[in-house]
Amino acid sequence: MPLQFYNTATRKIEVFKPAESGRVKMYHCGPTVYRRPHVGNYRAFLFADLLRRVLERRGLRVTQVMNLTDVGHFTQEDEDHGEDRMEMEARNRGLDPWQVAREITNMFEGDMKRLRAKPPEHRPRASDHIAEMLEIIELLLKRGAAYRSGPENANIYYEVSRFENYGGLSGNRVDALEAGARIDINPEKKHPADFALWKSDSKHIMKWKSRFGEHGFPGWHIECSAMARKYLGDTLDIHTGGEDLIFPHHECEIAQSEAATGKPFVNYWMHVKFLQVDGGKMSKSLGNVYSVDDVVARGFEPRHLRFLLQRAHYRTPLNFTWDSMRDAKGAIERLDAFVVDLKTLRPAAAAAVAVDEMLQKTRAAFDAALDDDMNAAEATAAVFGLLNNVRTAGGASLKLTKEQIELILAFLGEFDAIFDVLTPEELAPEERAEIDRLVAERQTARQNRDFARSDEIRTKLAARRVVVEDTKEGVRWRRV
RNA sequence: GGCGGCAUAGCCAAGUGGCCUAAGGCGACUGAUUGCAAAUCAGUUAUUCCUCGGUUCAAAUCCGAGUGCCGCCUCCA
Repeated sequence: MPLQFYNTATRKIEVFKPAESGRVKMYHCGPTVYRRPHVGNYRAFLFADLLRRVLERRGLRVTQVMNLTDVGHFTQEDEDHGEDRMEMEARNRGLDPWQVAREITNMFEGDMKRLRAKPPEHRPRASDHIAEMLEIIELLLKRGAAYRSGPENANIYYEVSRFENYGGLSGNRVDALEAGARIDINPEKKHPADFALWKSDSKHIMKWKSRFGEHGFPGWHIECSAMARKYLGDTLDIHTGGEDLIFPHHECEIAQSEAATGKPFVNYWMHVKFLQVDGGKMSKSLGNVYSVDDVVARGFEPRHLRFLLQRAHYRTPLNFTWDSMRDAKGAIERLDAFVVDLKTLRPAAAAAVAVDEMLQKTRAAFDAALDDDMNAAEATAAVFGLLNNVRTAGGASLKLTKEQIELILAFLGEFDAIFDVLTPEELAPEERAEIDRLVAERQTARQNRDFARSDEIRTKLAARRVVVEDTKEGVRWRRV
């Protein structure tokens, strides 16, 4: 089966063909760094990572860009009510917006690392690309797709009526939007659906000089058009983001980029459905906007969260609950146990199980699932199927030859090249030493048949989230 | 008001006309194993896919109505 993706623009599943054979250029809308990203954000960011790894498995060379929005925006035109989020957050905390951006960027990068996302080739900041944005704005003015307005003509708007495909991505019609009557009347605009490319406001903290005035700052959408163009060129293979970005953000990006370059902007649009919490939306008032730290504080490793977020199909709403976190953790623990068993197993002399055949079938199912619009649920099911087959085929205990063990581990390595969940978190050396000491002490007690003492130590270890297992091959322990 | 998505076991979640008397995971229960556990193995855990009506030889899958949840139309992954 060829690699296929659902394309938001056509609302169909299409065979994926990069413009340049063997190479893929993709852009992902990253976070606005005014507050710490939450688990819902990471569903979208981890989707980008999964996509990258699936493309790489297909032998494609990927150039990935994920931006950081560190310039605040408000599209609400009424200055009394509209406020820039970055500046609002900064004022509330008594910081300047640049400090907030730096702090949140660090948190974001730390979270992404803990979640094992491969670093994209480029992670550009909007504030570093003002010149590139102005360049596109100039092009749009020259082509008559944008106009100057407002005091001293310092504000610049994109004229939506000049772009006939506006609405093509989202299915929205400009006249239907008007009927919504939720767009404030702004006398500066020729049409209510026109959107800002550049605004001027002397009160703004994050602002730049340009030929349009001293106190300018960019509109929300222009940064992505500018950064995508700089790092990937005029036409991208894939552009992704959360489902909320389809309109207006991505619609506006298309309008700007295509009007400026005269070329198609994106060949495949992919959008991730929102993560729900407890069957509903997450919100500050419900107290269910969880961060990676919240998840870790509840005794989970980041890889458990990674698995939870990645194994569900990206186009269906996923329900995050603490039960579902426990579920993901349990699943990973079973995989962990399988890997440990394989690595410590004494190999059998002769093959008792048809491992080759199992692996062949599993690999075929795994690839077919991934190729089919990244059906991660089916792909992981195939891996668990292999685990069950291998474990049950040999009866009560595993009977595998050395070669078979290596083949299975190699396949699990392939699985892990995509999902990256099999390596447990490393323990601090002191902690590891302390655990080893307790485990050894317990062993001595057991050898003396002092089970009271042995169980007492086991309880102590459990308090450190350590489970000991007495096996035929000896004692082993693991963190849970 | 306009546009779009989803609804499958206690929970999470695939499947979108016949191979479904419905994957996979978690959890629970029974047994084997164990000093006891853990892990593992054996077995049990949806005659049914939100509700009602329809199309079809055949529907979880298609159509219609309803209910619930989610997203967009304003910043949001």
